Amino acid sequence: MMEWNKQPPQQAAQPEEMNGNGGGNLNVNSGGMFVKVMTDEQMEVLRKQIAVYASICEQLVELHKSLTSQHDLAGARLVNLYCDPLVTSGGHKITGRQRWTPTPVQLQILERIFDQGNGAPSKQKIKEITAELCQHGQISETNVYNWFQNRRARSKRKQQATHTNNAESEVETEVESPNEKKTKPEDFQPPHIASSRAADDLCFQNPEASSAMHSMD
Amino acid sequence: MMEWNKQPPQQAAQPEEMNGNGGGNLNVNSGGMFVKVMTDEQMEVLRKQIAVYASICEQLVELHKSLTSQHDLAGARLVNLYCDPLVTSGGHKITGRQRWTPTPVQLQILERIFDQGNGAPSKQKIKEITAELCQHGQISETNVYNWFQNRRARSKRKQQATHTNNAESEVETEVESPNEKKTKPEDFQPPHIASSRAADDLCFQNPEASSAMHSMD
DNA sequence: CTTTTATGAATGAAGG
DNA sequence: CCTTCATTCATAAAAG
Repeated sequence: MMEWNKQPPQQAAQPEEMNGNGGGNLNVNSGGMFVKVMTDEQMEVLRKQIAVYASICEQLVELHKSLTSQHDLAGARLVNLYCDPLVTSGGHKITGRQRWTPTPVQLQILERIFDQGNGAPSKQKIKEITAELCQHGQISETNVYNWFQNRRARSKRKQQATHTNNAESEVETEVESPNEKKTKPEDFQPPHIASSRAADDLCFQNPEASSAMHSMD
Repeated sequence: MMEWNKQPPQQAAQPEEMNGNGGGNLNVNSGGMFVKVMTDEQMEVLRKQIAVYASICEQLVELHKSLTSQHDLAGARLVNLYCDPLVTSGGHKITGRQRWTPTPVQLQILERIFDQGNGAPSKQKIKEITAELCQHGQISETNVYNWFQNRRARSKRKQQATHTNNAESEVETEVESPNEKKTKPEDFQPPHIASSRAADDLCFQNPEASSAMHSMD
């Protein structure tokens, strides 16, 4: 339970050192102080790379499910029915939950669909989506409908809030105290999950995935 | 939305120290300007995507645990290799997340407003409140909104828990708010909404694997 | 330092 | 669509 963000609050960080974003480009915006070290384009690339990795893992999951259910030809998808409702993967919470919670895989699929722009969740479309998600856990059309409803609303609100806060930049313009420990060294771990050894050690190594992860640093 | 990441050491914060850090991860370049290394939005996107990947890996761990359980030690060995400091159970908490902490002054003001009855702070009202609180420390409208949201919910729950012991006595119900606990008896679940969490597709429910994964943080 | 508690934030679902 | 509520999660703060 080490909390890397529990770093001593008043530690004067050396500003320049923390550019842990290797390869990130610094775009100096003439109008403001803020510059993105990572461009949207790079973000997109990253997103796709992660997606590739996740996708590969998902396929492996499916594969293994098949392998482990040899004695039960019912197939992989029935496995989740054996889940003890009183136990979760988190190992905590023993009370039954009454509201649907998307599984990571379901979430990913939903996000992907959402990103595809088709903001129109037609009745028919929802049926299709529900059918697909059903392969990864129990779900109903209502769940899917609500999810898109909420997703849209919150995406909108978020965008709004982001723009609203631009005025705040002025405050930072006059950096009152450079020694202000606003940035703790380990405040943010660059997402180099690439170093995760999980896949490699399990011989899940996949050239495509590896290269994708490696290029993320 | 999430532009309040950095809150100077709460309590004793002096206005001068409260540099209105918009959030995200800031650095100070040579010129003394703060620059954003990654926007909050980008961080959030990454956080979620990595979470998906992490969860799938967790599933794989459990799968392998079950696959190799017959060979005992093999499973134990693998478990230790999965520790990724950036990922924990449930696929959440990829990176440290800062959260707003009201200063004593802000809290006092909020409490006062709350006690004045007006249970539903309109959007306009929130703006006003935020503006006022801003003079006592960094804060956003969302913070205020959430605060009232939580305050209401918890105030309600508290009185609800009061009748825990006096299961029969109605005398105790000292309803201070008109809309008392309206526990709606929504017993029916549409088709079949089962409690499910990350990796429920696999549900091998291997305590060892789970705990092992959770030891990552 | 570890464990517990308090509470800010995220989100599925309901209402309008 | 938008707002509101209930519940849950994660973490800062407090307790041990």
